[in-house]
Order: sequence, then structure tokens, then C-alpha cells
Amino acid sequence: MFSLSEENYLKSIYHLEAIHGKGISTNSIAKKLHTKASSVTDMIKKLAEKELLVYKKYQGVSLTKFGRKEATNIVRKHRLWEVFLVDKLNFSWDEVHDVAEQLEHIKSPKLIDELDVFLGFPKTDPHGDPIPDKDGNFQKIEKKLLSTLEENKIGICVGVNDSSSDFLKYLDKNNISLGQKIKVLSKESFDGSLTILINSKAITISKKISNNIYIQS
Amino acid sequence: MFSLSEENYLKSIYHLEAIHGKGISTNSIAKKLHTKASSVTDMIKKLAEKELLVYKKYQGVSLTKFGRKEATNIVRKHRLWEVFLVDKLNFSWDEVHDVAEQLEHIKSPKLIDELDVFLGFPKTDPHGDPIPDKDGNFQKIEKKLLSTLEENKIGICVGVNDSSSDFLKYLDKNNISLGQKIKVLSKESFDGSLTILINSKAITISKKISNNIYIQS
DNA sequence: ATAATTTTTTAGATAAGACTAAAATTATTT
DNA sequence: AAATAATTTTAGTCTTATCTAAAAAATTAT
Repeated sequence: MFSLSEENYLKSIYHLEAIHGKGISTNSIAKKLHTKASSVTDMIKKLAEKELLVYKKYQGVSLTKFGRKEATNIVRKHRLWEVFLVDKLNFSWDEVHDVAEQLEHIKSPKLIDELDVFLGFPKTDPHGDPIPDKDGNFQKIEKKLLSTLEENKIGICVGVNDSSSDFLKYLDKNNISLGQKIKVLSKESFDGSLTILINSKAITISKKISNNIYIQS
Repeated sequence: MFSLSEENYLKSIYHLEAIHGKGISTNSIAKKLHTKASSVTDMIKKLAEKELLVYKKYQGVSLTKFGRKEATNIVRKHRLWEVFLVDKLNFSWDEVHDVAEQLEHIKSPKLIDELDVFLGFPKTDPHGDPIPDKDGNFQKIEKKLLSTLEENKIGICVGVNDSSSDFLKYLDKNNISLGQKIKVLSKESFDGSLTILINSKAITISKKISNNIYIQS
């Protein structure tokens, strides 16, 4: 069993590896966890001791197989709870993160497996992210950034890159949700902004927005 | 917001007050929490500082109105989660305690109120204990110990005094569950053991058992 | 009413996890 | 290749919640 803090480090390193590959820097972990580099050094020593990751001074860390398994399980729990909150308790997708952040640390294998059954073995969470099964396996979702879609092409929104409440509320306001069809009407080369068609209504979104929406085309 | 430890102290003192009235001793709290008296003294000083309870050296403690409100809310959360586990996730009544003990500390008013809605505003938990509503009110359940029932009288099981897994499993084995009709066939005055009728089958139970079963008659 | 016992509190120590400040190492410039 | 900058680690401190051992107060027994 690992402490709440240890689990949060594991999860952060897992997410960082998903983006940057192996060899995660002390500073990047500190930034992600809103903590100080010195605190990170202390903790990664402990996690290395427990064989959850490999650490060499000044060289960053990489999760071991064991560490990745533990991290995946935390992600599984987080995402299943998110589905529960949205599907059963009327939470909207911008409200689930903080609560799931707490629920993911509850220790009970039966709880999470029964929750999985109860929810009907969902494959993705409310933001389109894949949910690992009991064994840690999950399907990679085919997706690309809306910002890479060409003019006059159509895509289906399948995920978001930013799960902050602010961003999600912006999407709600503009009727952008998972499964939504999006057509790129035009692309402004100067600032990368897009004019897109949603439910036969044209709106213009900034590059920053289109860089945080995943689509399938 | 209170820490996990603070919440556990509040809850324990709340339960002790329900049995023994005001003025809970340091030692009894220590026993309940499996901790040492000196640790309790430290903590109750802190809780008194926060006006959750009243404390005078060597005199024990009593919850303030504020402290009781907080404690009641933790109990509400614990019991609602127990209902969730049994009704929705196929837990049996002897499996819920440890998990609910963790879940009760999740901080999200929306979570618990939506859970209440989702469960259909249950009035009692799987052990027959009342669930406080949002405002902390709950109905007192009319009940007495099975051990006080006279020969040839009939009662309905409405609760248990001991929620340990061992005791609950014993009840399962003997088909004693909430709502079960129980008739006292005979009472042995020497050791207080009872012979009772359950589903037209007679069994004999010890005084210790009958002292932990609540009935309505 | 005094002695013995039990309970409670105080004092000082420990572990986890965070912090600041300074030192060590690595990376980047010029 | 040396100087500067950035990153990482170390050393020492703090807080929370625990503990043990000893002192103080309250209770019980003689």
C-alpha cells in the first residue's frame, strides 16, 4: 500500500512519461505537483527505494514495470469515478476532477471492480480518455488535434487535452461536446484561428482552443 | 475543512456521547481510536481551540453544537456510502465498514447530496442505523435489545449493536437479517441464552448475541 | 484521611512530507 | 574552454500526528 503522496507522484510521473517519454526531470514533477524540486528529490528517492521507479542523481526518473502498473491502476480508478459522477450523480464534465482526485485514493479492489461492473465497463471517461481494465490494458484512441484538420474537412470530437473547468465550460457554452461533429470552414494563417461549423452554426475559435480539442476524422 | 484525524476524533466522540452522554474521558477515546491517551490529549486541545468541543483539564470533553454538526455530517456520509455499497455494488453488510470509513472523508457537498438523491434518500443504513439528512436531522428508531424480549413474544430485527464482520457473518449463517421475524421460545435464566424461532427453525443463541441484536416488538 | 491505583497531562522524541537556503552538478553562452 | 545560468541535491527546519516515559491530578481502597 502506498501513501496518498506517493500515489500522486506516481500518477504525475506516469502522465509526464506519456507526453515526454522516459527520463522525467525533477523540475517537471515539481511543476505538475505544485511543490518544490527539493521535495521531489526526497520523494523520488523513496519511490526508487520501493522499486517503483529508476533514479540516478541528476538524470531524472523512469517508472519501472511495477511503478507503471500501480500508476495505471490509479488512473483507472480516477477515470471510473469520473464516469460514475457524470453518469449517476449529475456532475458535469467540468466538475468531476477534484472529487475524482480524492476518490482515486480509496483502497479496496472489490470497490473498483464492482464499480466497473455497475457502470457497464466503460471504455472512456467523460473527457474521452481511455479507462484501463483490471489488468491495466486499454485501447489507444485514434485522434488528432482539431488544429491539424484542414479546411472543409469534418471531424468528430473525441477528447480534450485540457480538463480544466474553465476550458470545459467554454466548450459547453459553444456546444462542443464528445461525439459532436465539427467542420472546419476556414483557417486564418496569421494567428491559426479557425472558423468551424457546429450544429449548422459557425463560430470562430483561437488556436489555443483548437490545440486542446481532439478529433477523429 | 478538517483533517482526516480530526474527523475521526469527532466521529468517535460523537458515538461515545450517544452511549455515555456528555463528558467523554480521554481514555475512552484512546481505546476507541486504538491510540494512546497522550495523543488524545494533544488532539482534543486542538479541537477545543477550533471550538469543536469543550475541554477542561482532567474533566473529559463534550462536543459543541458546531462539533456535533460536523460529526453528524461524517456519520451521514459513512452511512450513505454503506447503502451505496450494498444496494449498488453487491457488497454484503459485513464488508462495507472499512471502505465506508475511507469514503466518509471525501470532501464534496455536491457529491454527498447527489448520492443521497441517487439512493432515493434512504432513512437507514445496512445495519439499521439512521441516516441524518442534509440538516443533520434523523428519526430515532424505536428499538430494544433482543435480550430484553420475554418468552413467547415476537419481534422484528431492526438493527445490530456490533457491526464487526465476525458478528454479521454469524447472523448471516443463522438467517438473521434486518426485517426478520424472531420469536423467543425460551430463555435460560442461568446464562441468559435464548432459544428463538427464525423461519420456523429453532436455534439457540448466547446472551452475548442477543445483546447485540435490536428488535421492534 | 492517607495510601495505592488509575487516569490524565506534560515533556521530549520520531516519522512523513513539505519548505528555504546553500552547495553541487549539468547545460548553455560567449 | 571558461563563464554564466539553470537544474538538482543536500542540509537543516517546520508541521502534523503519533509515541514513550515521567509527572501531576483524580479516584478508589484501606
